[in-house]
Amino acid sequence: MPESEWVPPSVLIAVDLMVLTLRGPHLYLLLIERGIEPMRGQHALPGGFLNHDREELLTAARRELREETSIDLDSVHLELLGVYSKPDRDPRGRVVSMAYLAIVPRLGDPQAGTDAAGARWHRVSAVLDGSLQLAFDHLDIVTDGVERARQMLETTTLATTFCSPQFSLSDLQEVYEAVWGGPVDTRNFYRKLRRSEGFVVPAGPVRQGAAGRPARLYRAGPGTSLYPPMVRDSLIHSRSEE
Amino acid sequence: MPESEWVPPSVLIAVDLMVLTLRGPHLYLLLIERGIEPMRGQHALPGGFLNHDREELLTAARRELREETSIDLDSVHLELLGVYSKPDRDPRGRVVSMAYLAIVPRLGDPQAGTDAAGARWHRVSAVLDGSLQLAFDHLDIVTDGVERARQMLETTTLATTFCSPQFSLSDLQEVYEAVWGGPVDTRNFYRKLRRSEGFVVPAGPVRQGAAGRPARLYRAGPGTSLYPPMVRDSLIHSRSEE
DNA sequence: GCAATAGTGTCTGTAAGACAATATGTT
DNA sequence: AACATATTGTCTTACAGACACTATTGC
Repeated sequence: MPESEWVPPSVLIAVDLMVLTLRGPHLYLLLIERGIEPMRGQHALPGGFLNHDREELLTAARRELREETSIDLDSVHLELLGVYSKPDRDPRGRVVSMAYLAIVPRLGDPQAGTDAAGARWHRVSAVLDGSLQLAFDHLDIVTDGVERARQMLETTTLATTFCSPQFSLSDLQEVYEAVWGGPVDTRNFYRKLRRSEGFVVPAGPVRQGAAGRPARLYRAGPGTSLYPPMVRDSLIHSRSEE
Repeated sequence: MPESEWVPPSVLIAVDLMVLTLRGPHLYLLLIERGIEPMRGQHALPGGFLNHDREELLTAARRELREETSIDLDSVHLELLGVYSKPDRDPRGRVVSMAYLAIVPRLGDPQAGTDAAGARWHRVSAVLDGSLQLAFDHLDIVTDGVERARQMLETTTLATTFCSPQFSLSDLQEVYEAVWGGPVDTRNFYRKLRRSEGFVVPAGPVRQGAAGRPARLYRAGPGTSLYPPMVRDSLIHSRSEE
């Protein structure tokens, strides 16, 4: 430890975003195709460096997303997912990245921006099963993000964030099934919703222009936490060891 | 956005540690008295900057703790608590700090190190109620850390980390009461432990040299997660709104 | 025997898990 | 009438919440 001349090393701070949404019955995430080196042409999470040394991390995250994908998350909650900091994770030097998780309702297609040759929705399953490879350590981030989303659906009312302002209970059930990756019993699910104060509140009387019996519509309620939590039906909690 | 000449701003990376332990029936945390500017003389969490630009964050955290308090956490789990990054949080410039939570068994007193005029255990309650003020935004970190510890006691077998290798069930109950800040019903607590596979396993037959009936001793079991979770007795889950 | 701490059993209410039939629209 | 989707009820089981007494040691 040098005494007088040592200065802390300088490190680059990055923000990366994992933006999740639902398309049909499947979970999708937003990826760009990198337009600049390194890893040009590879798929990656949207993100980038701080602009200046007084920029807030959340501001930078929203700015990068806007620049790269033309998506505006100003009113969307960003949740800190983790810090990714392995010394060799980026060839440009030491880069410490804060990953944020965002969840958005069903949206239109994003548009490619300055630093991205392309920005598109991809199926999460394609990333997780390795058929779509990501740059850097972004697979780690995606893995963590999916697990986080699953947990949050258990204990918070986050699921409504996947839905349009007005939604039916089937829509909401579909969210759970997509994120959890398995079927949910409708009757138990409805009962749970009825007993969960503040999860959903009835909205405009009814109806959908589709086939079958029209569905009652709801809006997201004022509640944020779910107690008791929503439980994944026959989930394997057996492993009490790691 | 300048095109060719712009370089990302350089930022200092810090690590801070919140080390929790139990002393008697109370929750304590480790604080140093700052030996250097800024905020010399004030109480703060142990921590510091990365040493060089290839140092792992966890390595840096353990190194700083060793330097400042002579406590060795090599075998202790460090849990990322959060990222603290407000632009004005440190007068030396832009400092982004990763806070880690560590939990240690009842220990002896730490010793002051190079950068710390003193390192001592302080009651968490004194920090939370404002009677002990901390430097920087370390109060935020402590607040988050306590809440995190409370949650982790609900869903993981973390509580055993507060105990010596061999402990009685009363010892464990005392951990819950200290962290949760209220009484726990002994009978329900014992029942819960019996039904939780892998939480604790019986150790050396028995006994304690103290008064009263000798206690059976246990060791931490192989389990890490608790399902169903341990619930704080009459906790206010009523607020389903924020 | 008294003090001190360790350990246990029962009743009740809430909610999860499993399971199938009915209601209300459209074509 | 046939189809498609929405909605609801019962029985059983697991577990939390409340609550008080017995057991084992040292003195």
